[in-house]
Amino acid sequence: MEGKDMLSWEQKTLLSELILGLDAAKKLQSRLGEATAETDEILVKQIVSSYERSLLLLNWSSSPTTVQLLPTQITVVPVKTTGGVPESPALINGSPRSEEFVDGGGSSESHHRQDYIFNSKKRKMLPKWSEKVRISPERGLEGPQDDVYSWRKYGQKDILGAKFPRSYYRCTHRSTQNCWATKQVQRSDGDATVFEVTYRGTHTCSQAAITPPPASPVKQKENTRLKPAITTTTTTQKPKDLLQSLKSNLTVRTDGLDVDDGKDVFSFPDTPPFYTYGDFGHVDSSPPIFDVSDWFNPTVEIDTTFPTFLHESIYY
DNA sequence: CAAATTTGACCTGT
DNA sequence: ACAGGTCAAATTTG
Repeated sequence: MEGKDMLSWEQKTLLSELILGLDAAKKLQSRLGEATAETDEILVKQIVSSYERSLLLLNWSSSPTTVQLLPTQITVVPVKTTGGVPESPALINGSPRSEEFVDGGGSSESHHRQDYIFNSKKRKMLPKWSEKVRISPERGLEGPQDDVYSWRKYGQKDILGAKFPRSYYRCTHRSTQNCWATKQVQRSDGDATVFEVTYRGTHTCSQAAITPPPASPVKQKENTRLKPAITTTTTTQKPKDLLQSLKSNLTVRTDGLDVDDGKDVFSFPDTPPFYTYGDFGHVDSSPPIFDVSDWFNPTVEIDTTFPTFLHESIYY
């Protein structure tokens, strides 16, 4: 029973601020029109959706006319801060310049731990929401498709009561750009085709979608065709297997669809290769539409429908 | 050889 | 103490 009526002053301010931002972003979006580079378009979309999510997180009932979120079921888990306002540094500030706390004390050697604690505390206050992503062998991927970011796996853990382990990802540019966005992917116990992706924190990295290294002799592909412009989204993923890259971070850009708010990009979650699970009974008797083993079976073709882009190799 | 993943140890909040 | 989350060394991958 969360008293949502107890909007503090800060929350109100934040709310109106966000609405302002959203409004501006939308105006900009419509103003950009079609004469815009794809890059900018994506960026604007991201800005807009960021605002929308933020507002959602504040339990702001989105008016149907203004905000229409993704049709898919998005389980927004409002951050239940025990009394503080969920302030997300990057969100409010807008600037990626969320300066690192200046270390006041002279803790010199235990800095690591300090950092850890700090971050751990801070992390809790980051906005959090989750989406359900479903994959079907021939239907492709369904779900909110807005994950254009590149993630780096940093952990995997067995969860009590869950059949499959949960894997943890963080933004690839955490260190380089101080981007603290993370996500965790958990395969549903029941439905083998469903994954629950939980995001924490918004991206502050500038290169959310595309960041062309300006000063480097990048071979600018001039084919600005209406092809699946798979940009540097997942720069150096591992095309080991198609499946692997799929699982890890699939990003497909479908072009034609002028879905207004839906992003054309899709990212596929990760699946644990082997869930060496002790015999907890019999785990394997689930109705395998297609089993995990299939995912690793090169015979099985999952990419029947969607454009296999197989990102261009970026060699050096 | 650099970047990404794996995996057990470690940290923190119930 | 335990479970969930993260770190970091070792390993794999490109």
